[in-house]
Amino acid sequence: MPELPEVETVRRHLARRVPGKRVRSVWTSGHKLRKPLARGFRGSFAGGRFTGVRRIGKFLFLDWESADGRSDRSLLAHLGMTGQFRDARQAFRERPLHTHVVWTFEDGSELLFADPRRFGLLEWVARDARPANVGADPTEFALSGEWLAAELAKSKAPVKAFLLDQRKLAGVGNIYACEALFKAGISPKRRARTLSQEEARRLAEAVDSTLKEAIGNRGTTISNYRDLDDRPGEYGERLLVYGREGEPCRRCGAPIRRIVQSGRSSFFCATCQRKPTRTRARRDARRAGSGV
DNA sequence: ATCCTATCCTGTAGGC
DNA sequence: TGCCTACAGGATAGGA
Repeated sequence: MPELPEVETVRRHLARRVPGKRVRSVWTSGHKLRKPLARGFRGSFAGGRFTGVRRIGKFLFLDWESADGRSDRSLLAHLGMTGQFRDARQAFRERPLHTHVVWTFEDGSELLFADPRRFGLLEWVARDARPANVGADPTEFALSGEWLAAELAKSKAPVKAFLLDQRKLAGVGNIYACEALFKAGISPKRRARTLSQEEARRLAEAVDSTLKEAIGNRGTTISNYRDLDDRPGEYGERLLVYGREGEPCRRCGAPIRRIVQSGRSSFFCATCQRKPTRTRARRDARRAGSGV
């Protein structure tokens, strides 16, 4: 479910509400998430507090200071498809279905992690850890056409699969991959390494602007996603192709098509995102060559 | 090595 | 109404 914009929205809320309050007690459901919670998970929080919340790609890091003042680790959280943090100034009157962890703070407020499908993840990591298989976060560095072109050139996979590969670009998921490809006018079926410099430049710009706009709208709610205030994201109303199979393209009116690539739906406009003709490929090559 | 498929789960929408 | 199938924002162990 949540991609970079949704996770960033959650991060901002957590950062505003959670740090500083000491943990009084922790409850867990006993269910395993993507991995079982570590043994001694509940007790490991006693008397300590969160001090800040960071994000890399779709991973959240809740920085931790233990009761004895040590600050050498963080709680790594991944929301998977349906993971959700919620908080309340007072204890929840009843736990929402599929609640797996509840942190109760000394002031009586609570933070809760729920996840119906249990693809989420909560685990202790070293403070300076960076998850394996997580590449560059496009909000951490200026995503340039040159950098993207160099990375695309190494991949034989379809460009859609490239965008979903967290080892390359961290944070883009199925919605924003589809949206960025549409904005850049590139077919999801194109092999990554066949993109021209000009197309790589357009794609870098499209990824960057799509993520920024989505963050500005607090993400996209397809069904389940809510921020900590239980509000849905508002970017869903602005989606150009994702989830719009059969509906008219907002640019040209042709019906949006859906195909399956590596087990995931890709939505695109076959007119606005057609494979390049030789003529257009030559023109793009000329532009790239002349540095325009 | 790289790419793709199946898998972990529950909920829901749509067809009959 | 109920039963069935397909699909859902993700990551990843294996097989090809």
